Amino acid sequence: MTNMRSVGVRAGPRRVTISDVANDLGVSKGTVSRALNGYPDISEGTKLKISRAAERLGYRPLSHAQAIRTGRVRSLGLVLQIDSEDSARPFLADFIGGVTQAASDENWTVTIAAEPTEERVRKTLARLVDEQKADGFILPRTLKHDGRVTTLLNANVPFVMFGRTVEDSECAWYDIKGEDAMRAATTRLAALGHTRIAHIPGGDQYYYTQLRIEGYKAGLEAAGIPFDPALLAPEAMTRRAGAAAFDQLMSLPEPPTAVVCAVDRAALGVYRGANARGLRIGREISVIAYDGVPEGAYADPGLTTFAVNSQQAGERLARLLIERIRGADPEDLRELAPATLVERGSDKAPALSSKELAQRLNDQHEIKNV
Amino acid sequence: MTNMRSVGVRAGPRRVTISDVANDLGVSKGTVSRALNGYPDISEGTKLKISRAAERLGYRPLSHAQAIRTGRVRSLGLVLQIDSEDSARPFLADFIGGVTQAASDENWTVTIAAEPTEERVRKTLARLVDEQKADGFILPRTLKHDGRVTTLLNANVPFVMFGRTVEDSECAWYDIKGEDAMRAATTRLAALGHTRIAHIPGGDQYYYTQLRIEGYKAGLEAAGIPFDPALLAPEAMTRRAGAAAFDQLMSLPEPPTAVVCAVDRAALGVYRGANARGLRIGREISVIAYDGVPEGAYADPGLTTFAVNSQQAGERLARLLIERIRGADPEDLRELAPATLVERGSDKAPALSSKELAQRLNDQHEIKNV
DNA sequence: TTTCTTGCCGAAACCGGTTTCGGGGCCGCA
DNA sequence: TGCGGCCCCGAAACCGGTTTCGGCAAGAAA
Repeated sequence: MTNMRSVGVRAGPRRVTISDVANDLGVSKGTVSRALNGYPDISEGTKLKISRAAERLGYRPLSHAQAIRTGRVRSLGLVLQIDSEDSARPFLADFIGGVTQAASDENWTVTIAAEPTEERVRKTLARLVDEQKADGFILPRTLKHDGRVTTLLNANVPFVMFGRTVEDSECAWYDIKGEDAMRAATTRLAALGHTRIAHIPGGDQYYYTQLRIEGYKAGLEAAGIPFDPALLAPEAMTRRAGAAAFDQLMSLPEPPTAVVCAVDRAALGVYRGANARGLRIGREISVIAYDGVPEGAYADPGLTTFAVNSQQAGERLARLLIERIRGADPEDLRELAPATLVERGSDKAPALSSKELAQRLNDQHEIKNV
Repeated sequence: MTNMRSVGVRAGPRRVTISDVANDLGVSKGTVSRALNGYPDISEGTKLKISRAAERLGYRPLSHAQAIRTGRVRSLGLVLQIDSEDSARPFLADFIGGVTQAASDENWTVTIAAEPTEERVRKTLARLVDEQKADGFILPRTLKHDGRVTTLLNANVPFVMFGRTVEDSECAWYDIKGEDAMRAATTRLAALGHTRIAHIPGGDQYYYTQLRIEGYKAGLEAAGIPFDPALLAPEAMTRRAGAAAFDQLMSLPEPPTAVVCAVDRAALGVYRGANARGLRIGREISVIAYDGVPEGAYADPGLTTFAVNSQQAGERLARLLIERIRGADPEDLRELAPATLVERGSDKAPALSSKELAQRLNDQHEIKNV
């Protein structure tokens, strides 16, 4: 079990090659190869002998030596887009941890790259495909219409998307049921007594934005609250945009007393906007969001949110991709996981009704203007 | 699954190989290889012809085909340790961006892995070395005595450390001058009028902790303030520990009016501790820290801190490692970069003297106990 | 002129695997 | 006894590069 050799002394004794194993047993290296790869034309007895000898000698095939013939390098590709406002950054460590963990289990590795723009991501992706640096790719942050998908589909390279998209035939994916979270958030707020519940959606380029809006509407319907288009704020992916969206909502004649945000960062913008108007989160304004960013825990009061398990996502995506590379039908490789509610202090029964809130905002406005 | 085409084998036009280039020009493939790799025994004219033909035909050598003979896969290895309290997480995206960017520039790739424990990091590192998945490694979070270093030194595998360490002969490294930052923080607080300045250091397993303590002491000396061991708090790498360290400082007969923290997270703990005692940051208590975590900007008031440029660090580390792999002397591959001061609101002139502060804390205590 | 370099390149071995092809036993069956 | 078929496995080709070795021609030295 404990083979001293595999613990990395590469400088001294030469690597154990497949020929060493073959010579040790007096068989041909072709036989060793076929035995180790489970070919049916090698007898069980020989397979056993060979695998034991390989173990004993500490033989580990070099993946790049295999790749020269098989075209497979046993590596998963991951090209990240890292821009300054990347909302995915806090999850990155967990996500990478999940991916590499699952890859390690199968003795695969992960080849990673990061680019600042969509354009450069596509170029790097093409380069990695061209140079066969990975056998397949995980595509994070799927867009509604995603150039990467066409690139990989054309090159006939396996991939798995993190997030659904519009046209997903021939696509494998893993996604979180954001729509269910939005729906649950809405009914939860309704149950607390809110009747004016707004939604601040995510970026239009993401498919999930659409899904989450539908979830919000479904929540309203379940609670028997008619949908009011005025309560569907402009999109917000950042704190700043979230604050702006909130401003717009507060200038409504019948302002909402609760806001469901598609992403946590927008919700933190709501905090800021509320703060600026002297409204307290969890009192005059309730908020529920989605993502589970760490800042949400540090906000005051803590942000109630639906958190996604990024590590699990990474792990599942890696496993799906490996299956896909091994030949599974992409249509069979699709998974949905729920987000989990993290209850903190930002969602409470309304301290003011919408009318009272409007009155108070109006008073402030007049004071300001005096 | 029966007549399904294997996904791993790519369809479409065959790759352009070195033989294609050779045949196109009527030379041998050995000549093409030597020409493209800049061997001196190929005439300049031939080199030019060959490199142009390669360009024209779109020839790209497969790194794993090269690796089988050269042993070099043109890949940098990065094994991260990701535990739940990992203070490096917010920087990870920038760091990875820097590393992969620099690698891309040289047409290298980055092989990444993540493990939760030190033990598993070493095992994974050994596996990657053994399987030749990378030509060298970047070691983040260097410890005072680091097992990874011995592993790699023994295996004769190139590496570069992010952070200095005790015994660094034969080691290449890149580091941030945390000691200078601590010194500057201390003199800055002294210039604001503080005379009782405490230090909350980092974990003892890190070499930088020692350096930063020295920087703090140097700052005191420069300001003409004698070092008081009582003001050297217990180590703190987390918010919780930071709050605990602050508690201890506040129970001193002559409590500090300012705190220099080795890491931002500890400083955020100081915020919490001050808050709990009704002390306002930037008034009764001033704080300067180090790291530049995003939460520092969201704290109230914003945390004045010395920020490190993680992207640049990643980029420089990658470049140093590539040079190291190409044979440069590790002793020549050492770089120090400064941290940059981000002025926010947590460092101001003291609102109370140490004595007054002690008095006030004492009053509170008595009220509590009544 | 002869010999010795030197520059330049082709031929072939080589790296560590995989895969094709074919053939030697052994069995069953006529 | 002869023959076909099946089970195993060896031999060798192959993958796409790199590197060694040696030879030819031109120029320099004798």
